[in-house]
Amino acid sequence: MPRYDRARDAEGGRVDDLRRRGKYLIADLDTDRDLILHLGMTGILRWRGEDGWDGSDPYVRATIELDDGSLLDFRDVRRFGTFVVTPAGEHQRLPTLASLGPEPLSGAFTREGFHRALSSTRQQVKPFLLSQRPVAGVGNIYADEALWRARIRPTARRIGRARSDRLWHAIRTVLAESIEREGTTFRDYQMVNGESGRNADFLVAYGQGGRPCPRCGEPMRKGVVGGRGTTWCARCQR
DNA sequence: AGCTTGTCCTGACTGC
DNA sequence: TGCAGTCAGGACAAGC
Repeated sequence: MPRYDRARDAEGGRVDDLRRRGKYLIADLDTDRDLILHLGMTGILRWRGEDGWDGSDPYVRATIELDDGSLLDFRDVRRFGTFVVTPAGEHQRLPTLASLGPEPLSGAFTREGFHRALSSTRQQVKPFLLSQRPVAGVGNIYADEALWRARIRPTARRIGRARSDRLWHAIRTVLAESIEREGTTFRDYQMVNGESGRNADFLVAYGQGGRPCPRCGEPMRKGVVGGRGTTWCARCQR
């Protein structure tokens, strides 16, 4: 489905309910439609408040009016985000949403279920994480961080129970810590008020190629796994 | 059917 | 200095 498919169908709709699943925001509109929003890489939601942002920017793709009359802009420089409207209840037409794994910080994400998911594929573990099927919300940054923490090589294809449990725990820790720091601003991400998240200063794997591994001192290796830039420690990630 | 590869998009960066 | 070439990646479609 095209990333801005039928976006204008959202016009005039009022949001009855708003929820998040993984990296997606899903709004139920009172016009019997669902609005699906995904920030992609360079997308941000920016509120026109008192911080100087006035929405005059060539990359604003959509603007949402809030109950108090203030405006919220969806800014997406590279158009890697998603802003689609589907008939009510049919947002599962987006393939990744249809097969989205459990929320990582909820009780639905269990060690047992995660190990079952990892055992059900022959894919390399990192691309499998990025598919969003074993767990929702893990992107390139958090995949590298969690695999480093769990001491698992991103190219591993068979993950035993002990290693699976380590990865389960690492994913939850890495995400919870980043949320606590209001996200990772590596380059583009901003909060609605334009501020940066503070988690980038704590990254030990992503973007740290060539720097010594904080655990064993070996220079972190940079390569490509599953078509994505990947950084890992070749000595202590097995 | 499952896995891998290519595509989209554009600002920032690199090298000659 | 200017300009071409390269890189970054979330989701998805195409191809094996």
